[in-house]
Amino acid sequence: MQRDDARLGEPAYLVLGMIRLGARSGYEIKQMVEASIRFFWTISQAQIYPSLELLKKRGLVEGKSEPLGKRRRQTFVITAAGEAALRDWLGRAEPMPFELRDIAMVKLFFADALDRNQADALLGDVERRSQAQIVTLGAIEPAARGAADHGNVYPMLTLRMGMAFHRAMIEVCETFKAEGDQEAAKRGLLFPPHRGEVPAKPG
Amino acid sequence: MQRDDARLGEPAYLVLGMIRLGARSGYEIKQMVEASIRFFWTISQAQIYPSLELLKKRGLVEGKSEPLGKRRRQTFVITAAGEAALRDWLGRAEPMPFELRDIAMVKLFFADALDRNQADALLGDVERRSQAQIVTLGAIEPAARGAADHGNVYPMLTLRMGMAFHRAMIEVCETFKAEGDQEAAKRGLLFPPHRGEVPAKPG
DNA sequence: TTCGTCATGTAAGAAGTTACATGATTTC
DNA sequence: GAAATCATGTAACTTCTTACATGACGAA
Repeated sequence: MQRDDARLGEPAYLVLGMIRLGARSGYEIKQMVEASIRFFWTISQAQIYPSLELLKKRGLVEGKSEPLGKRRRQTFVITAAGEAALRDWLGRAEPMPFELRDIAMVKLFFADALDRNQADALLGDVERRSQAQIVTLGAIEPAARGAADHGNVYPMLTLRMGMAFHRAMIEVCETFKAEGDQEAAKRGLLFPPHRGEVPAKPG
Repeated sequence: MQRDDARLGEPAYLVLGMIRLGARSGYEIKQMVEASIRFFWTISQAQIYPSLELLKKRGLVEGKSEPLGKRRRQTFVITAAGEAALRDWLGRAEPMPFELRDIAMVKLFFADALDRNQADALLGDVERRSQAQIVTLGAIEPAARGAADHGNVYPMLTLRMGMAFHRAMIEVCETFKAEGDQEAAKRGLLFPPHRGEVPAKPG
């Protein structure tokens, strides 16, 4: 008997999970990922369609042709076996190493090579980026709330995590800037090197 | 004249930055990455050695053979051109999209597919993982402090960011658990489903 | 009629990891 | 004398992205 149950990869589970949450076509899956978990994981079209084929072959989803007009479309629903496979994956005790991949943090790490102004600018970029992310995440909150009303409360949790940790990053940026100004003041520069709107308020 | 200055990739800049911070051999670079920025970026040996060759060819680092006993070793120092190239990269206005890649968050996102106990366990895993990361990061704090004493204060900043956002994640986990218990209580379960040490304290 | 969106698919290439290969030195 | 660490290098593989190709539909 040929073993056809070599472990699925992460993209396939992501696709499976999205179908469970109601995404029907490959196109909808992509959209749903962009509107939700994109913050923690991405997937490209070139991964989605082969994943769907694989899931169908394994009987974890059922697909049927459901064109809109003459526009071809294949829609999918999760099967009982699919639900089981998803639960198995979710419950599997496997290492989940936390690994971020953020080039901005790498640049910040090396920022001592820059002069004061450029380093400040970089820090500002990072801070604004987090502010922008919070706005983006705020925009998807209604969708998460909607999911919660239908019994899926965990999307709301991951959304909050995203927001919380950008808030945390902003706070660290602010603290760091304030400390820098203090240092400068201590070194005898009564007015810290010009940086936009930060006045030298007395303690 | 042949253009040999096609943009360097991120691994090469990472290597360059680490040499600037005092890493001498390929081996030391790997170690230094693991002991510092690993939290935000990783690099494998198979990337380091070719990067070093490239940097040498471009005149951004200088290498010389400096064996320890009979154990061969090549040590590197950054050149003026290397410093300039690093600063150019750091200061370059280029998009730095924030993209995390954390399978644990994906699992949590889909956790509504699990039963209560399993979902709780997953949430617990995520929380403990962050606690462990904080410990790991705490261990590298002395090194960051040392770097700060030598005029490199930004490693300390990125370290703090790592800690801050794991603290934020832990907080969100705790809040979510507390809310879950409240919900359960509201639904008439005076004692929330058994979860270790969480007593049903009156408000 | 042109642009944006819905919809699917793949080929080529870039990027990254794992595993192996080699060999010296230090520590237990 | 075995195991861990120092040190360098690469081949094979996996994974992922980018870019292209195709075509229908709706709105401006």
